[in-house]
Amino acid sequence: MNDTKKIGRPRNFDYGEALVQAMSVFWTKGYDGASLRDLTQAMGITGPSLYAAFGDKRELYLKTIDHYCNADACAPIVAFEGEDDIEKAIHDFLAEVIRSATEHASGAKGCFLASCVVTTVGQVDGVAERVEAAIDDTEQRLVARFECEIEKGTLPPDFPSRERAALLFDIRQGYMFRGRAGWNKDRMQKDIGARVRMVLSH
Amino acid sequence: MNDTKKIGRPRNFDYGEALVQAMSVFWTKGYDGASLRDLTQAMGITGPSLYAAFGDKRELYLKTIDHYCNADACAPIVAFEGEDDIEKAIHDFLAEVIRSATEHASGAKGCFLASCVVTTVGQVDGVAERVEAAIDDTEQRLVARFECEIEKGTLPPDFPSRERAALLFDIRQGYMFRGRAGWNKDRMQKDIGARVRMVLSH
DNA sequence: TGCCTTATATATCGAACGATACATAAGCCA
DNA sequence: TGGCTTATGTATCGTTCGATATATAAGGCA
Repeated sequence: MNDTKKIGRPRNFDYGEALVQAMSVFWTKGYDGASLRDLTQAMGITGPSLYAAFGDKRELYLKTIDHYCNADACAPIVAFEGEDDIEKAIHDFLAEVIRSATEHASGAKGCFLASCVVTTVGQVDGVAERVEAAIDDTEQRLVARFECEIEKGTLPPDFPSRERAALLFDIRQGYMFRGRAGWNKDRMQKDIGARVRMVLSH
Repeated sequence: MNDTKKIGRPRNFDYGEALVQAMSVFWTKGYDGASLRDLTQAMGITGPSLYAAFGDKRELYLKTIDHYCNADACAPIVAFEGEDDIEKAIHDFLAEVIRSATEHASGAKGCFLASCVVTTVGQVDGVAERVEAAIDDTEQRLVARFECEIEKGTLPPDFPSRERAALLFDIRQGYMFRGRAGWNKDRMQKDIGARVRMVLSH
């Protein structure tokens, strides 16, 4: 969009990359726990550069949230939408949930929104609206996937899409919690089969 | 136990009450967000009194966690165990989950462990073990309740107790998340019926 | 080449942080 | 009552917090 502007000295860091690093710090340490030193160090820039490019700490935080929401960074949903066979799609969704709940890319575990951002709803202005919108968007995408299967005839017309979308959502929350608490992959993966069956049962 | 000790000047504050107030502050503001000023003010004591009675901030935090776990402070589980009829018990469990997810006693919403403490697992030593133990304890209590129904004959012998206990656990997590994000009671309560049926279906 | 704009680097600001030193007060026990 | 122990109140410690003032460097444009 405005990547053609060229007035003034150019930055010598990548805006998006710095934002991702900032998100990783917030994800790992939380909003209050992430100090400006932590942030500038991880982003590879100095304090004044941070303030010039992103505003203050809170604005930077909101920008990381928006980036997470817009970048399709939620792997489970991407997996769910990317697989044609609905049963496999649910399986992949759950597998991806468990993976992201246990693996820690750069120390960050779970879902940025569900595990980290949500705790700052009452504390940081601007967070509440974003989280609520993200939940609605997530559930809507899950519902849409089921509705699509109904149209294809793979699922019966009376399949309770909304109810099962909510179920997927809840299961994700449960695994995120368990993952944060230290449960390992194997312990969670054992239940995948039964859970797929539950989601599709009628 | 040692409430009969009488050497030295007695405190002029209630230990347990102060602990509850501290928990409320952590619950609302998070570990890092809760300053010593917030804590001492809510507890009604001065800094030195806090340090003498509870140790430093981290030890106080761990004590609030232990208190929460030992005091049967998780209302949904208490409700689930207190109702004889299993269908009603599940209904009450869900209703209580929704209530605690939306109402805010002294500003604290959701589950202290699931919504607040869990975010400090990698940050504060001693938290991880406690959260993992709490999850195991919760699931075990849910399972035990189902097993009890099987023995009574109310549920079939092949009822998947563990699977459904995990489901209740996950649903709780989902509602806690939604509540934190600002969903209101009514929006959640509509689904209770369907969810009870899902938990008991076979 | 100067001029304007924007980014960088250094140094540091006042405020709030977690945590204590010190002197005093309150109850038990000899 | 005098000594012991523990809690309280005041005042303040050194550190780190988030955030900036200032001066310099880098590029586009005239």
